Amino acid sequence: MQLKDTLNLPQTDFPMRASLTTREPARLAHWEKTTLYRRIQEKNADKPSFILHDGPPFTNGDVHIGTALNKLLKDIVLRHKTMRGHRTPYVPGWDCHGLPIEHKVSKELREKKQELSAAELRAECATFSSRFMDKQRTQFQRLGVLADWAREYKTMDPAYEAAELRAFAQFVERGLVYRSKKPVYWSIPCETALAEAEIEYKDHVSPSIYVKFPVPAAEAKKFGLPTDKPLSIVIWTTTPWTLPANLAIAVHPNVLYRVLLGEKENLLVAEALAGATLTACNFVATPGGESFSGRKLEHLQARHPFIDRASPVVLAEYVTTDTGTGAVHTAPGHGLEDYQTGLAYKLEIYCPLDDHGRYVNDGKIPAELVGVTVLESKGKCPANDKVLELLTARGALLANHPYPHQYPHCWRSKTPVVFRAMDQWFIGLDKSFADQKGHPQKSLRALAQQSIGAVKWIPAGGENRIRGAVESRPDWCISRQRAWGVPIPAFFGADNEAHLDAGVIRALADKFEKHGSNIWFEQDAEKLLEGIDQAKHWPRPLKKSGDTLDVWIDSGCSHAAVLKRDPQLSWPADLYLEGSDQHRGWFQSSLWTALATDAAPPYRGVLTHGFVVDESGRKLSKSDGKPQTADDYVKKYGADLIRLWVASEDFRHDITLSENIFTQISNTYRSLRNTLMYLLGNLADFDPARDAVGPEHFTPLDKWALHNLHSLTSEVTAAFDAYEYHLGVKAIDHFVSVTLSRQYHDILKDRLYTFAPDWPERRAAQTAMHAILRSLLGLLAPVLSFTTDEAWAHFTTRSEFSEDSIHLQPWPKPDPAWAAHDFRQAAGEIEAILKFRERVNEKLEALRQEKKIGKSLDAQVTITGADSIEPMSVLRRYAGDLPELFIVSQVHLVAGSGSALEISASPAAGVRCPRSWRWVPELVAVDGFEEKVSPRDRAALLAKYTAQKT
RNA sequence: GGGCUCAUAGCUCAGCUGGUUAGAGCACGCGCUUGAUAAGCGCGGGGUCGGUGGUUCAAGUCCACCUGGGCCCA
Repeated sequence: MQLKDTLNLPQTDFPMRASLTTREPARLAHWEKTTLYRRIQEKNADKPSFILHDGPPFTNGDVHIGTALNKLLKDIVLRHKTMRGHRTPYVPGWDCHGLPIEHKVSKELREKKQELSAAELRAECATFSSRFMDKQRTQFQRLGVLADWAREYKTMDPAYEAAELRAFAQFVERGLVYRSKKPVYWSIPCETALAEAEIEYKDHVSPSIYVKFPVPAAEAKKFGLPTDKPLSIVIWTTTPWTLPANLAIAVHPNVLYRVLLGEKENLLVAEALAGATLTACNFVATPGGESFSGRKLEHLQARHPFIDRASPVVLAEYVTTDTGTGAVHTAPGHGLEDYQTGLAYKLEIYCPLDDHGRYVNDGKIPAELVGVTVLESKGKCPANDKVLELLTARGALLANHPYPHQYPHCWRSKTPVVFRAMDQWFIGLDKSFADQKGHPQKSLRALAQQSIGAVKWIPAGGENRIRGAVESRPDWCISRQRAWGVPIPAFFGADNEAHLDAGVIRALADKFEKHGSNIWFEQDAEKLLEGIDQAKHWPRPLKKSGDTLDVWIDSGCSHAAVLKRDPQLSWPADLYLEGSDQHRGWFQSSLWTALATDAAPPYRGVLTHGFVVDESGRKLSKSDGKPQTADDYVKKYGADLIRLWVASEDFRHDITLSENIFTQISNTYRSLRNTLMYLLGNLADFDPARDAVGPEHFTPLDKWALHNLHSLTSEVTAAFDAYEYHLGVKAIDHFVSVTLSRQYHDILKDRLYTFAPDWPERRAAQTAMHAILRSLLGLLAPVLSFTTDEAWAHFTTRSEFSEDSIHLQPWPKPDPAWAAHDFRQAAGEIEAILKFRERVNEKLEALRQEKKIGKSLDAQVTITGADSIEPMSVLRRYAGDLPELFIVSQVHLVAGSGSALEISASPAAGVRCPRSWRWVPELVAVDGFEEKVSPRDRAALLAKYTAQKT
């Protein structure tokens, strides 16, 4: 027998090569077969629950790497909470409705030249949504996301829609829903409202005109403006047809405005634009003229140029001095900013256009304009022409130049779109109401402001962010002129008066629950209202509404539709975990709906993460051709690497993704895997029940290792409990690569390999290693869920798969003894010695460079100095252990008188034992072996082979 | 333009309430080992802490401004 064959070398089938992309699917199948999710839930059935409520991803594409990041964080959180002893039912969800899907589907249909009814279009959308749900589900599962996929929720499920309508009924019942106008993009040929996504910006030439708004002398006097000649405020616009709807002139409070003194009249414009205006209008002004800040002009009542009404000066921050005159024509019914200003100044949201883009006869529109269309055809806009005629006739037009710019066009009809105020449904955020217990509430907004403080926001900045969003947002516009959504169950009478009633909504919710919301599109109003008593007294005939609810109502009601309805779950959730963009999205929509229904937030805590960016810190964009989907990365690296990436970065800020980073993550992974393999290999002949030894057999080094394990476990536990996974992973990485690989494991080789298998010192090392492996697998399980499970099977059953799983184990709990006095003291002393070893290594390295030694065992070390110099006294106490700890053959401690310890190294003395490679004074013979070995190796050989024989 | 937020070695991160020559792991370079071997060990070279100015005896750490990035608004 060769001496090498007498060593106890590591043995394990746990492969060094991970081959994640092939091994992971097999493990997924194994988990599926052994019903892992269900067993986890059953195991913790009587534990306190931790409910993470899943924010539903949108079902319009493959899982993006950013979505994967989000889902993996949720999975890591839940696996950790599970191990910490919580019941963690996880019901994933899907957000199915919405414009992007409707958009894609109608585009496909249009290419096939298919014209579909709303109901048919919706069926196509549902199919589309289902298709991507299936794809995404598979992709999430591949990442190792453990969930109750059989109970997943979908916003297009009839039961979900019904729950949503019931929640909406509560808004209605509390008087929070009202109807008001708001400008939307409108395509005249298509007679439909458009969303941002349906707009194309194209080059377009508009008339750009300068228009005088006269200031009556009395007003001028009141504001200290000159009254010697007629005075006008000059506005500039590229949409003359909106002038009939002008209700105000906006100026910037901090911009200076100047009176330009002309021969016959005076003009008021922004000082910074005076020159440009004079040139454009060919107006000659004499020097002089006073300046006023815009703020001073507020409430000045100018007159409309061709309609008999005032056009007051209002203040707006968005006014710029880039173009125009600094005085902005404001028509609240025809622009979003104008609309906001209109709301602020309580102006009418005035829009005198019908669905065909024609001026209506409302008694205010000049007779010559009534019936004229604003729709442009062949470069001619009749409304513009008529308005220009009117202005010219009144002498109000100072200039008119063609103006090329980008203008929004309808993607379908290719015509310029118009901004047009339409009746919309809103939720009033500042209305007082009585909550479900009858308690009066000042407003949803007030309630939100006070309840936000009760939620734990992680990171803390999230609270500021949602406060800002809640405080500044306008009333919630909840109606959409779309088909793919939950219909707004409103009805209109002959005079277009709206009927919206909580009772009717609930009755309709029952119908939806049974038949699906498609019945809204398939049945007429009478049929829909059949059997609903609350609608009996409504006048007839009735028309049903064509609008759907904002999709944020859909997902915003998930806490009601899911948490409250699923008996396994509970309300409120312990945690919502989404990207930081959801402060203005789901976190907020969920908050509003919960406040309306329950007067409390639907979550106790909200955790947010940043966005995936590339190596230069820029957002991932499709155009630079980098892989975007989770599958791209899974196929290349495997799920555990992606999981390790997620857990290695501080996700509270931006998360960098690059090849380079995956190379780094792979290295970390390999190092972790190798260490697991080493532990498994060295525990091959170790059965804890038979071979474990008591703490009295631990060497100080073993105690040091276990003490470090104790610290590590505490550190990782604290980090994971605080959702700071990257700190935990860093600590583990450090422990594995330094404490174990470089120190403990390296030093231990002599003991593990050359001692007789049963010698207590060797069993002590294995006892410690067993505890270390058990803990490491537990600490890593939430992150490396595949690899730790694989190692667990090898650990417990010496096979690749086992019925049992690391994910069924409790979170590692260190033995308190490892932190007790004797462990702590041993750990401190060993730490000092290992620190000192670095200085020894420098000497050994010098010797190595001189080619005098190869491995450190070929050397001997002499340390000279007084006991009073640290750590000489410790070294003396450990004199017998130093060769082992330094991994050298001899260590000599010599008394000395210098001020520092002196270290010298030289080739070891004596003869080299061919078995343990240590240099000893002499070698001895062993029966059955040709070569002589050291006395200790002889004893080991005898012990090993005698024991085997008996 | 506004709100929130980030900026420490090539990469990922530490650095508490301001106080010794700014740390770790990985990567990199040079060696060793070949009994963890598509592994392991040793040594080493890398940072004017995004920039400028200020407060202070003392600033990566506090303040202001600037530059660049991210999310959300406008």
